[in-house]
Amino acid sequence: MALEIKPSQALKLWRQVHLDLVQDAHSDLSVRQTAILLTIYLELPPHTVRGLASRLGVTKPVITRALDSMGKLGLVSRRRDETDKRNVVIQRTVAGALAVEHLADLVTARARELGPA
Amino acid sequence: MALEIKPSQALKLWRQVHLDLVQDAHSDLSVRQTAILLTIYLELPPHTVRGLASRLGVTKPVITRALDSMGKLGLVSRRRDETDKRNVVIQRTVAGALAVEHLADLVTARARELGPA
DNA sequence: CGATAATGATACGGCCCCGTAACGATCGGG
DNA sequence: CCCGATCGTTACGGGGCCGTATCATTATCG
Repeated sequence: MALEIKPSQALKLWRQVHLDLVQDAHSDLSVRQTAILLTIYLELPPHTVRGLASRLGVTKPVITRALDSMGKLGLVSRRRDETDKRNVVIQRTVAGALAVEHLADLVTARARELGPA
Repeated sequence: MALEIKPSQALKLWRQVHLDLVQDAHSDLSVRQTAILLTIYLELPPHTVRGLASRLGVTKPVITRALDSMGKLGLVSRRRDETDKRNVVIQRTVAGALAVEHLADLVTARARELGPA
């Protein structure tokens, strides 16, 4: 079930998708923001600031600021946890799901174009 | 010859490698810098500032600054073209080759761990 | 030789992100 | 009921990257 990929293929894939990302004006996410976004959309909810911070090995302000900027882009939203009002629950959005899906399409399309070497 | 990868696998791979990159203190390259680095190491030399700029669809100062910062990290080096002293030839370095190889290992290792879904 | 073009670097103002430290709000145990 | 612990946010100073405009150097062509 493992995905077999040669190092040279991995590099070509990584480069090509990064070229796409650089030229795509809409995707302006940093590496950290991308890691946060994908964690929110791939791992089971609920997601909290503290949980994401420890999951990524970064400080809490990093998460707060990333949620701020990604929130402005409509990729995520926040809501107070009513059972424990100290917590903030990070929620997915339609725009965020579309962005993630777009990334998936990009990677799969570029993988499909890879040669054997 | 094409690499078959499902969208869900692509996302898991992308997320896991990004998590690795975030937690690896040494790799602090932006998306643009990564695209530049991989282009230098995967495409045939010679590489020039102008060539990379048009290849990536960015302005020349972006390339100059990226070469400055990556040069400080020892990932690339620059040399004047003696036949046309207006040009600068970007050269690979041992450290840069190791960094690229490290990235390739990262991607291939994470791909190998992917499940079927 | 002189004017023009081309190349890469630099200056500038602006924006975003970082890490540390502190803060207000909320919860929970004694 | 209160005091400490926890949660997320904000303040602060610093640094990096951005795009535009401009610059010095070098090549080219009439």
